[in-house]
Amino acid sequence: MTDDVLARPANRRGRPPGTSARELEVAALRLFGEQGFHETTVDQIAAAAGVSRRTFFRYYDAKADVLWNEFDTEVETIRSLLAETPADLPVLEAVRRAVLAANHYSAADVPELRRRMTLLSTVPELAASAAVHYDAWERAISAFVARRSGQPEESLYPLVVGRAVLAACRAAYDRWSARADADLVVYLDAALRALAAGLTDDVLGAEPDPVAE
Amino acid sequence: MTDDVLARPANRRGRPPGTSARELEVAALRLFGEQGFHETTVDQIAAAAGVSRRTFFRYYDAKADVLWNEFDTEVETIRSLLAETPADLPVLEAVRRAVLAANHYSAADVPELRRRMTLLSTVPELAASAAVHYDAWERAISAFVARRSGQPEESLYPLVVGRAVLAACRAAYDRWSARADADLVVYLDAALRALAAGLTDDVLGAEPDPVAE
DNA sequence: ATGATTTTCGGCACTCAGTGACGAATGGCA
DNA sequence: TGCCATTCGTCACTGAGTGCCGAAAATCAT
Repeated sequence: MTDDVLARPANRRGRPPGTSARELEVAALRLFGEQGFHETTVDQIAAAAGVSRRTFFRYYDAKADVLWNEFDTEVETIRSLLAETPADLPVLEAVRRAVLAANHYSAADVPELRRRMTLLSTVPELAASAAVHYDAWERAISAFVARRSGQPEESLYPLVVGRAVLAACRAAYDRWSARADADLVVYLDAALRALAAGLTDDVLGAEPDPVAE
Repeated sequence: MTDDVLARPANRRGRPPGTSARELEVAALRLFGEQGFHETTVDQIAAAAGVSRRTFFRYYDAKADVLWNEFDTEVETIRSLLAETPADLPVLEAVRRAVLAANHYSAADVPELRRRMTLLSTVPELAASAAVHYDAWERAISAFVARRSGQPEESLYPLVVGRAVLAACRAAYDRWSARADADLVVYLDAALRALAAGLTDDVLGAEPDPVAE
C-alpha cells in the first residue's frame, strides 16, 4: 500500500520516478468517484499525480487499467497457493480454500475495495476492461485443474472449472459490493459451496441469502 | 440472414436505408479476417458497405458491436424458451434444454459462426466488448432462477447460476471454436452436465474430452 | 405535379484515448 | 567533471466516437 518509499534499493541509477502506479491509482479512484469515469480525462489523473499525460501511459497501458492493480496481485497469490496445495485435497475444495485465503482484506482496506468494485461493476467501460484480467484468473484455476486431472489445459473441463469459479466469485463480489451486510468471505464461501454442490434446486432455494451469523 | 429485402413493410415513409446492420456485419467480418480487427478502420467497413463512416455509427454504437448481432438475438430466444418451461422441471435442467435449443445452427451458418467466435475469443479488444452482451445473457438466466426459487433477482444464488451457466457455455464455445472435432451442442451439453454434477473430481477426470460418438 | 413531411445519409468539426520519436532532466558512478 | 542510466515532457499523429446541420430520397396530401 505505502511501500513505495521504503522498497527502493536506495541506489538506483537514473532519474527517480516522479510518481508511482499506486499514486496514480489513488488519484484516479478519487476523480472517478467525484466526476465519473468517462468524465475524467487521463490528463486530469496525470495532473493530480503531478505528472504528464504521457507518463500515465508508461505506468498503465489504458485508462481503465488503473483500477486493476490489486486484482492482478491477488491472482498471483491464488496461483502460488494452489501450487503448494496437498495432492489429496479434492480439486474444488483446494480452489475454494485458495480463493478465500486470497480475499482476506484488512478492515482498513475495505472502504477502498468497495469503491473500486462498485466502479468496476457499474461503469460499462470498466466492466469491459475486466476481460483480460479475468482471463489470467481463469487460467490460474484451469492450469491447476489440468495438472490435477492429467488433462491438457485447453480441454473442456479445466476451462469449465476456471470460468465457473470466477463466475461464482464475481457473483459474490457484486452481491457484496451492492449491499455489505456480511463479510466478503462469507459470500465467496457460499457461492463456491453452491457451485460444488451442483447448483441443485434445494441448495438454491434453501436460504434467501447467506446473511452473517 | 437474407431477410432484409422481404421484411420491408413496402411502404415506409422516408428515404430508404442505404445498407443494413447485417450487411455491415458481413463486410466487417470479411475485413477483420483479412487484415485483423485493429488494422481495420471503421471507414473501411463503411466504404465496403457503400456508406459513410457516420452512418456506421448509426447502426452500431461501437466498432466492436458489429459482431454481436446474432448473440443478442440468441439471448432473446433463451429468454422466451425459459418463459414457457414447465414448472416441474429442475432449474438447471430447464436451463440446459433452453441453451441447447437456442444453439442449433444450420450447417450453412456454421463456418461464419466459427469465424466470428474465433475473432471474439482471440482479439482482446473484442473479448472486452463482450461484457455488456454477456450481462444480458446472465440476467436472462438469473431472472428465471429468481422466479423459480422465489428470491429477488439480485440475491446471491440467482447471480451465481446465471454467471456459472454462461461460464460453462463460454468454455464450450472456446473449446469448440479452437478445435471443431464435435458438434457445438455436444460440448455445451457436456459442460452444463458437469456444472450440474458439481464439478467433482471423478466427473472432471472421466474422459479427456467429450469427443463425438 | 407540386409542396409538405419523414427518414436516412454525408460532411464537418470536435474531444479524447493511445502511440512513437526525440531530446531534456535528474540521479549515480568513475 | 564527464559518462551513463532512467525517467520525464513535448510534439505530432491516427483513429474511435459524438453533436450538429443541411442535403437526399422516399411517401402522402392537395
